[in-house]
Amino acid sequence: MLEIQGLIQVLKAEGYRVTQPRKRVLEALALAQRPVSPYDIQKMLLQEGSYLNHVTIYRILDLFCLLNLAHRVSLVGGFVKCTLGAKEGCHRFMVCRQCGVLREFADKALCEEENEIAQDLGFHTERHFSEFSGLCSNCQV
Amino acid sequence: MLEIQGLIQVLKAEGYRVTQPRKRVLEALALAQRPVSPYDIQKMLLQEGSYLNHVTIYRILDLFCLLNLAHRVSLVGGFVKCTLGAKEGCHRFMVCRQCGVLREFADKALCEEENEIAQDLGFHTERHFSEFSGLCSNCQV
DNA sequence: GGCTTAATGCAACATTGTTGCATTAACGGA
DNA sequence: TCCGTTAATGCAACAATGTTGCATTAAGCC
Repeated sequence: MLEIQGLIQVLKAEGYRVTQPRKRVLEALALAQRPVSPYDIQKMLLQEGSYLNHVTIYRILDLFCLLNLAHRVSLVGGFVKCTLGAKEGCHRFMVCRQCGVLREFADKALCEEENEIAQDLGFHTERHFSEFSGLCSNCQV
Repeated sequence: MLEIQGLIQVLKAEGYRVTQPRKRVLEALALAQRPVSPYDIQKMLLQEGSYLNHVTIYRILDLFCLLNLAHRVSLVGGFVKCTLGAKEGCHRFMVCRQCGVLREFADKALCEEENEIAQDLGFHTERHFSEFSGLCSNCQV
């Protein structure tokens, strides 16, 4: 499991413990490949015979978001495993409204442009957050 | 109340009734000027002595979003009264993380650029959704 | 003013999210 | 490899978000 190797490294590097629940939640996210809710994760794991308290799942997801191991996707609701490196800075999502598949990407030019627009409105931008929804290549028919 | 005049026109034009609860929710949104949750709205109205069931508030907010009278802001959670015309197409938000003030804007050039990027990923974009958070001119000190 | 029916209220429920405290298990050192 | 420390999890209890079906009310027509 390459996924788990990465998890172990990130957690250890930041001084967090590598626990069973954390490994299981990451596996569930990796398996889903599209946004899943905390409740979805709980059900997925239950089917495999392992119970996690919902409080635990929320805390793990909070930690994962903090460590850039996962992202919250607002447009559809739910969390996805991060596929980009932490250093990329801004993270954007393209979600298919039909099949739910998600692609993550980063675009520096877009970031700069957005900063300028915000500046014109008197704002100093810290976080960019953008999601597009539409149809993926498979669902366009 | 100019707000209410606009509401009456939009609702009548689309064949919806102009009811007390709908007028009250719009007034609350207009008064807030920043994202407020359905629960916030219920409490605001309660302070003015009028009770609305939470189900009613959810249904009214759904309708307002459909009619472009309000928007859901994901970054901070909550709803805001729409300040742009429905014809503007894509709507974007800039929220101040300090005071919560919100500015809505549209940028056609940005939309086109985003469409191109999505195209390169094989996606056909339908909805653009972008929110920036940072500091407004007042809070930058 | 009365009729029709859209809109609201209510009951009941599922999901999301938070806090405090008891219990468990990760992991570093003996 | 056991043992102690303490981070992490589980549990209880709660608040907020959100949905559905059905009874009741009131908006807007005549």
